[in-house]
Amino acid sequence: MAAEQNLEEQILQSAEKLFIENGFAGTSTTDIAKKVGCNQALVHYYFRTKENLFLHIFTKKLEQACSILIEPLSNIETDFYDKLRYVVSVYFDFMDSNPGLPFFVLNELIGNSERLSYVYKFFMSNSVRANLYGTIDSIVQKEVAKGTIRPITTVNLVLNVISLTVFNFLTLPIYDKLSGASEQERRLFMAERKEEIITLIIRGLKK
Amino acid sequence: MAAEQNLEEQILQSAEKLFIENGFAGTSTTDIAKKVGCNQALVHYYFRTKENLFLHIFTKKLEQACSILIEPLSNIETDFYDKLRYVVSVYFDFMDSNPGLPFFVLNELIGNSERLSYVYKFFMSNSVRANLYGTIDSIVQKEVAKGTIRPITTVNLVLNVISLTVFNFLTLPIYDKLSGASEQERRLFMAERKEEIITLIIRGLKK
DNA sequence: GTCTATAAGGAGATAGAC
DNA sequence: GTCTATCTCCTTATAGAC
Repeated sequence: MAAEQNLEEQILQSAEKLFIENGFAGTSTTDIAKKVGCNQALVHYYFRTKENLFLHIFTKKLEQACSILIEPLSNIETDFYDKLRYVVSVYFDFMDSNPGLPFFVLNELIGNSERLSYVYKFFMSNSVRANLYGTIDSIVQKEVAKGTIRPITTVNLVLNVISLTVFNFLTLPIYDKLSGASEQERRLFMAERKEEIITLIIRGLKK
Repeated sequence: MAAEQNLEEQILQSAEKLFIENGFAGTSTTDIAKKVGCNQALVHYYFRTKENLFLHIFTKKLEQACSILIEPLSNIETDFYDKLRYVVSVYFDFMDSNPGLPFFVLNELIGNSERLSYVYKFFMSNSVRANLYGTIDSIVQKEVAKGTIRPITTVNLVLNVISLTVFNFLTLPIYDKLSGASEQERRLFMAERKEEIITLIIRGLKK
């Protein structure tokens, strides 16, 4: 970390950590200033309002997440089960390196309809993202038609994948506190979960 | 609803709704008083602190949830797949009638280690609850030994069930806002999810 | 750009009149 | 038991000196 660094950038970095850890409501501009080592007025000098600062970070995180989640959907020509295995693996690994992110996003969406419609607009503002469901749907239903997988609605398949992967990371802080597992035990546990989830999803599709 | 009612009881009822809807941090004692129709000092008169009031309600909800979730585990003598189908169905229906409860509990546990250890102690204070995992484990592993289901750790099976059922209700507010579905469409959607989840779990166990 | 000081409002909790 | 008034603390945001 450079000793001398753009203060605006330092504020963004500290705020990002605190928002993800404690949420919007649980983070004060004073907390952010303290973490940076400056005074609270400076946070407002650079971003005027706490909401502005938050949306800056929130949007950046949404963009990062979307691009990583959309990328593995290409390579359409590979075997469907291989592709599925790969996609779930990438999603799992992404959350593994950003464990606080799923809860952060979910928490800011639930019970805040303005933020929810902000995310909806964000999603629809880009054609790749806006067509995402259609893309997945055509891939899945082609396989159903070919008979490679059992008849299933795309909504159900997508929700199965999201539920099984995301839920692990939503509850990871609970696992950490209650299990008392070491770093290595935890890695083993997560690897085991990942394999089990992939197994379950594939077993749920085979005819 | 009786016109004249114990004020303490009214405070409990109003606080319960607000806490489940907006969380601990998102609910002020002034909000509670306003909903009851009394002044804010009375909330503190009956429960002294907001934390006291919250724990009162939180514990009651935990007890309700536990008894409902433990009950269907008896009737050990029925076929395992029938039993599993029944258990998942009961869990799903319970959350369907208490849709805000899963997020409420999760939200208060994440990033609040005091509350997490409170729940842990609560869980361990009752022998049925404390032995719950052992009970499930012996049922599951007996079936594995008999060969009725494929080899699977009990942890994985339990987490699969919880992930698939709970996640639906965590994200239900998002579904409601974004889908614009009618009451009836929503009921249909949830019924479809329930069937799919049961199908997936059973497919994931058959040899 | 960076600081101190402060305004304006909301929170939880309590004192004391009735 | 119920009320009003108030204390203390913390929040976001801004004004104004340097």
